Amino acid sequence: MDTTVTSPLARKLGCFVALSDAELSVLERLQVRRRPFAAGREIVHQGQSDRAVYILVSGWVCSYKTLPDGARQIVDFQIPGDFLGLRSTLLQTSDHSIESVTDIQVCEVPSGDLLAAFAGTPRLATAVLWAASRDEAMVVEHLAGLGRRAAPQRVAHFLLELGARLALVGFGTKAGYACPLTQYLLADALGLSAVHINRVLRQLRELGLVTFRDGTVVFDDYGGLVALADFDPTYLDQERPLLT
Amino acid sequence: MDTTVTSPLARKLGCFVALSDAELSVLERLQVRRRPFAAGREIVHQGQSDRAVYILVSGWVCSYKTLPDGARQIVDFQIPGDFLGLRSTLLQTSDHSIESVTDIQVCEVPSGDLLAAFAGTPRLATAVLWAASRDEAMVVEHLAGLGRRAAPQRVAHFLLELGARLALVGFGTKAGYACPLTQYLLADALGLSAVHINRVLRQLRELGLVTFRDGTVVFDDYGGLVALADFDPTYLDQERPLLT
DNA sequence: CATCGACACTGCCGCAGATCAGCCCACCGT
DNA sequence: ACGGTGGGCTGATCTGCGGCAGTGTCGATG
Repeated sequence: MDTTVTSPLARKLGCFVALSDAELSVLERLQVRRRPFAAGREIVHQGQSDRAVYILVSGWVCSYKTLPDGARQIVDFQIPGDFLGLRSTLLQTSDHSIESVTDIQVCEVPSGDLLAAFAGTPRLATAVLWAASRDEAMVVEHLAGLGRRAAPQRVAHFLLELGARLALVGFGTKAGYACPLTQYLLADALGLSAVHINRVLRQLRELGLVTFRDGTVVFDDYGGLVALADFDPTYLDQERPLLT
Repeated sequence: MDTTVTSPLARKLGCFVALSDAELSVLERLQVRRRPFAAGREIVHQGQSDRAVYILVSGWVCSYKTLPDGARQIVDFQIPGDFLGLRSTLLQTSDHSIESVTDIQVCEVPSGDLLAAFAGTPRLATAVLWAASRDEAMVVEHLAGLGRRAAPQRVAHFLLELGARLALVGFGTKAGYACPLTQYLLADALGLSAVHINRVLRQLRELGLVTFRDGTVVFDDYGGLVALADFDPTYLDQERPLLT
């Protein structure tokens, strides 16, 4: 593998499919047209139809659904190297909204360019489809958490999952990571109230497991947290690449 | 459209993409190798790797996740015309289990045959990918329900969604449908206890909205139920076909 | 400097929903 | 006729979590 891997996307896909220099350069060329958004901006609105895909280069984003009664459920957060709106391109309208959490940089990729890249470099297509399947697996895992995990397990599992995802793109370790999320965002994602999130975080901190504070997550006792959350990261990572 | 549409899958896809007789016959030829399973059989086990896709022809199936602590979260139910394990074929291992709810008939389609059919009839590929995106949208909607809807809304929404899906394949109307699910299965899907499901069902029945009894769902007041659940079916159906 | 808004944090109370325990009925197999 | 089983139904009790209301802190802005 190339030692000068630049984009988080290339780093992530490289864990699933060993990419040649030629494939890597196709991937990098997709990401030339950069575009910034300020924090808190709505990138895609629920119900809007959309013919382009975005690749998140830097910053954090959340995709969420607004229920008719006004309540908000965050479906997932996206971090550098993730696609935005990949699925919505097939449906005529997006079933969810996407909003920047921090200031971000995205690359807008017209669906046509993406399909052309797939046609020319099929291994890249496999890698991207793998990433899409992984995203769906995360949503399913999230669903199981909302339905069947108690609040502390749910929070712990969420923080661990984010940590594992960030580690894969080089933004975190088993020691911890920088996390720009507010407790309100956590609440909207985990189906709890912000107040209760606060209580649970304190509890986890007092147990000496994790410290979520000042935009930083510190794993005080990684093993203990994994045990509490029953965290099994096999759905996020591959022990061996899919294609070598 | 052909008047002698046979399989539920063809009927469903026909709502999204107008299929020619030639495309329909390709679709029907995929479904020749039928295979029965008895009720309560595990078709795919969580963690198992799998190189074939199934198309459900008759009967009901559920896909679920078992958490390490033994709790079960049903991700979705599949009804005739739905794919089983379409996503898992890309991941090396399935992240969920699949089990028959009733006696069923499935068609086992080797991934190779499916891909060949896609290559020969690209409109079919589009239709199937559309169906996959719709499945994912249902999971997202389900996620929002678990996170943000109270028990009565959740149950009502679930029954309405099932009704709309069944109507699309000809197994139900706005009046009601046959539903082989037990209250235990509902509980595992909706993140509630079976006891509480029972109470909520009674409540909805006493309000004159739905009657869930003896394997049958009767919509006593469809409009009222829609209002209670804030049900918006646009994510399930298209007002106009994607390709004509 | 005062003010204001965003975010974190806390105690108290009420409620939705879990858990426990038990009953009824229909359908089995012997 | 019998017990066993699986599903539906119910009441009593307990509890996790949300709602509310209020405090504290920091950073931005006049």
